[in-house]
Amino acid sequence: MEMEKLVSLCKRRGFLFQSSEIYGGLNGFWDYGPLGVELKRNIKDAWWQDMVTGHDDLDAPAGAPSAYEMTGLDCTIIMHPQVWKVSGHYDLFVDQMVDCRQSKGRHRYDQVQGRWVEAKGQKIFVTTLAEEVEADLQQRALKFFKLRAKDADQLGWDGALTTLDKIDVADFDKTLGPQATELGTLTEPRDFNLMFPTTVGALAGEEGRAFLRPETAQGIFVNFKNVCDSTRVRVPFGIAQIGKSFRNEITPRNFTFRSREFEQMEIEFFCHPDSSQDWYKYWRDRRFKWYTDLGLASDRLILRDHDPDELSHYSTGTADIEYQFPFLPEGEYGELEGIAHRGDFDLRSHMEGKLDPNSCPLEVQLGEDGKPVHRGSGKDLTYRDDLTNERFTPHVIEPSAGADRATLAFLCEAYHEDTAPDDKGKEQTRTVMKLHPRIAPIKAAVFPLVKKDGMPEVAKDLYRALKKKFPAFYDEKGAVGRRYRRQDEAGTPYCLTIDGETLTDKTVTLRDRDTLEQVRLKLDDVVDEIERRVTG
RNA sequence: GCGGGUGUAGCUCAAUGGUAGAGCCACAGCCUUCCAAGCUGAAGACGAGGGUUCGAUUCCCUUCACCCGCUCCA
Repeated sequence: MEMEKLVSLCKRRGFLFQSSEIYGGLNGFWDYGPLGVELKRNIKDAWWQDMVTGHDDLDAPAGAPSAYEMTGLDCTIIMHPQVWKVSGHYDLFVDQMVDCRQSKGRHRYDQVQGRWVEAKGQKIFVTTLAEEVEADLQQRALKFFKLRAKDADQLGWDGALTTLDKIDVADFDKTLGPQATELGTLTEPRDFNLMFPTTVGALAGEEGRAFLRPETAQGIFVNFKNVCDSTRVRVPFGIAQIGKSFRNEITPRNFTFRSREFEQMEIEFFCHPDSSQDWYKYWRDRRFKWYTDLGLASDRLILRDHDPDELSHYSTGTADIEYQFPFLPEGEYGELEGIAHRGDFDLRSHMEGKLDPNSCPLEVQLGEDGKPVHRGSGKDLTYRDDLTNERFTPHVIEPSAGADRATLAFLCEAYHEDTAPDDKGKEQTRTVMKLHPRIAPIKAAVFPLVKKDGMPEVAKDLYRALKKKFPAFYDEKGAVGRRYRRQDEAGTPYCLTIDGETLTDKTVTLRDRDTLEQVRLKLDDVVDEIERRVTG
C-alpha cells in the first residue's frame, strides 16, 4: 500500500488534516477531522478502559505476578522548570550538532569519536562514526596521508580516544570529519533545544521561563506521594495518564508519525524491586496483546528487546512494540510504544536531585562546587509496606505509548482495496477501512433502500435508537450501493437497510463491511445486536 | 538543517506571457427495490509574498508545505 493513498483518504474523508492548512500548513502539526477525532478518542478510551477503569484488581490477570490496582491522573502541560532539570530533559534536550559542509551530514557533537594523529609532518584530528572505532580511525588516517596498510607504523597517535566536543573548536580546521576527505569541513556546534520554551506570567525573562512537557511521565512521578496519600492504593499499583506532549523535533516526517505536538498514553507502574523483573515481562506481553486484540496483525507488529548496549545502565530491560509502517523500508519498523524498566531512577531523582545516569550505583550528579547540578525536591518519596513494615523506593515499569502513532498504525492496518462487481457486472475497485468495530468512528449506518413507501420513517426511528448508544449515520440519498461504498471508506463495520420486507415482517438486513454478507435481523433486536458487536 | 523533486477544484489530470478546461467526488432535483447506474441543474482551483512586464498560473527571487535521500529520534 502506498502511503499517499492513505494520506489522500484521510484528508478526503476527514480523518486528518494539516494544521492551519489555509495558511500553508505548519510542519509537524496535524489536526484530526470529524472521523479522525472519533477514531483517536475510541483508541484512547479503549486504552483507558482496558488499563484503568475496566481493570480487574481483585485477581491476578493472566501472566501477572499478583493482583494489582490501577488509577489515573491528568497533569498540567506546563510544570515547575525544576522537574525537567531533575529528570534530565533540560540537559539532554539541548543537543549540540555539527554539520559537515562536504558530506552534508549532521552529527551529534558529543558522539563523534576521534583521535589526534601525525604523519609526514602534519598533525590532524581524525574522526569516525564506525563501530570499529580504532580500525576505522587507522584506515581513514592512512587514506588521508596516502599511506599503505603496511606503513601503519608511520602514524604517530597522540593522546587517547576522545570525542569531538573535547577538542578546541579552533582545531576544527585540522579536523577530518567522519565522512569527509578533506580537513575543516565541520561547522561550529549549534544548539537544538528539543523542549518548547514558554513564559509564565506577564514579565518576560529567565524567572518566568518554563517548558511545555516533553513527556507526561514526570507528572506522575511528582504526584506519586499525592496519590499514595489520597487513595488507599498499595504497591504494586499503576498510575495512568493520557495527554499532550511537545518536542521540537528537528525533522518531523512520515505523516503524523513524528509530530511536534503529540499525545501519549503512559503508565508508571510501581512495584517492589524484587518482583520488578516479573512485572516488566508482564507489561511487555500485556501491552503487545492489546494491539493485536484491536486488530494489528502480528506479522507486522514486533516486540523488540533493546540490546544491552542500548540500555541505560540503571534499566534492566527495555522493549519496543514496533509496527511495519508502509512508509518505512522493507524490514524496518517504527516504534508505537516503549516498555522500560526504570528502576528507582525517577523517584530517587525527585527526592535527591538529578542522578548521573552513567554512575553505578546511581549517585547524584555534582557540579564543580560539590553541590548537586540540579537539586531534588527533598521530599520523601519512599513507600512503606504496612503489611511487612518494609520501607523502600518502588521500582518503576513504564509502558509509554503514542496515541497518534497507534492511530496511524490502525489506519495503515485498516486500509484495503479489493474488487467487487458493480450492477453491470464490471469489476470496480473498492476502498475499505477495516477498522476493528470497537475503534471504528461510526458503528452503524442506516439506509432506507428507497426513499418512499414509508421506509425512511422506519429507518429514521432505528437511527435515533442507535444514536442513543453509539455514533450512527443516516443516509437516504442515491443508490444504496453507493451508500455502502461511502461507509466502507469511513470504516463503518455495519450497514442496516430497511426494505420492503421490513414493512411487513419487521426484519432488516445487516450488511458486513468486510465480507459483504447480509443477514436478516429482527428490527427489535438490532440495537442490542450492534451494541454487542461493537463493544469490547 | 542540507541536497533533489513536487505544488492548478475535495480527488485525478489538462492548457496558456492576454477571460484557466475536463472526468470523478460532493450538492439540489428527477428517476431508482441491495453494492460507486442514468438525466437535469448549480457550485468549485493556479500554495503564499515580492519582482520583471501594458499584462504573470506561466519568467525570476523569497517563503511555506509535501515526497525521496542524509541527519535526528530523550
